[in-house]
Amino acid sequence: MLSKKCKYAVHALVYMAKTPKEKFLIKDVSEACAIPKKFLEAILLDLKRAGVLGSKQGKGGGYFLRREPYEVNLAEIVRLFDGAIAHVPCATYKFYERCTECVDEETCSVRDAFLQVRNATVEMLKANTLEDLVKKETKLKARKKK
Amino acid sequence: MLSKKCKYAVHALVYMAKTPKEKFLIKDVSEACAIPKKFLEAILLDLKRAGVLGSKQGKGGGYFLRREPYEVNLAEIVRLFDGAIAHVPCATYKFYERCTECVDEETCSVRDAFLQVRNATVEMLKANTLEDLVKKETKLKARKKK
DNA sequence: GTAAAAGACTACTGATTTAGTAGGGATTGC
DNA sequence: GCAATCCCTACTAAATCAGTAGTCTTTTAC
Repeated sequence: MLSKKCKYAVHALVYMAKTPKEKFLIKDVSEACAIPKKFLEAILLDLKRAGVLGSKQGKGGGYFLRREPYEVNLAEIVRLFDGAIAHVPCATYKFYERCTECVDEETCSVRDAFLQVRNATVEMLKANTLEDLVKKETKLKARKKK
Repeated sequence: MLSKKCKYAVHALVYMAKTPKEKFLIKDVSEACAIPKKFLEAILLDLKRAGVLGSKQGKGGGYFLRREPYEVNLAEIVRLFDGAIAHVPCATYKFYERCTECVDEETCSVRDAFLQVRNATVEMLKANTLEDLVKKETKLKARKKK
C-alpha cells in the first residue's frame, strides 16, 4: 500500500496539472484536494527538492510545476515517497539489498517471480504520466455524463 | 514491500513443495530456510488456519502441504500475510475501503491507474504457483551449471 | 523600512505495525 | 509416564506513519 504522503502527492500533482494557474498556494491545494495543510507543506517541499515543483517565497509566491505534465510519471512519485516499487529488496535496482532468505540469489525462483512483477509494475507506472491522468479524468467524467 | 513474515512463508512453502518428505518439523524448515524457529512457528500456524498446510501433533508429528503445489499461488500467500495487493485501498475488492483523497471515485484517474496495476499484478502472482516456483528453481540451477 | 504574505525548516508526538521472544499448554506415540 | 511435537497467549523493542506546533526567512506592497 502507498503511504498517505504519496497518495496526497499524486492527487496534488494531478490537481496542479489540470488547473490552469501560474502559481498555487499551499492553502488552495490543501483545500481543493482535502489534504491537511501542514502535511501538504512537507509534501510540496519534498517535490520541490526532487525537482518536480518549483516555488517562490514571499507575497505573491507559491508552487508551480517545473516540468511538463507528460514528463512526470507515477513511478517517480511512488519511488520518491515510498521507496522501491518491488515486493522484495533483492528485486530492485535503485534500492537493492541482498535478501537473507534465499541461499543463492541467482537461482532463487522467488526473486525471479517478483522481478517479473516489479518490471511489469514499473512499466505501467511509468506509462502513467500526469498528462495521462488528467486526460483520463476528463474521459471518465465525459463517460459518466452520458 | 512484503513483510518478512510473508517472505518467510513463501520460502518455507517452496522448500516444502520441492522436498520429498511426508512431514516437516518446524525445526527442520527453520534451519533449511534460515528462519527464526519461534517466528516460523507462528507462520506455519497461519498457513494451517488458512488451509494451505495440515499438521499432526505429538511425537512423529509435523506439518505437510494440504494441497497440491499447483493449487497454491503467490497471490493467496501475499494476501494472507500482507493483505491487499493493490497500492490504494479503493482499488481492491477483498479489502476495499473508500479513499478520502478522491472526490468522485468513479471518475478518479488515480484509482483507475492503480486498478490497472493491481489487476496485472494479481494475474502475475496467481500465475506463479508453488509448482512453478520449484520448476523455475530447477531450471535456474541447470542454467547456472552450464 | 516596515508589515503582511508566503514558503522553509526543525522538532515533537501519539498511534500503529513489525519482527520477533518468552513461556507455558495440549496432544500423541512409545 | 515421558518425551517429542505442535498450539496458544502475551509481551516488547524498534521503526514508521500521519500529522501538529512553532519559528525563521524571503519577498512584495505600501
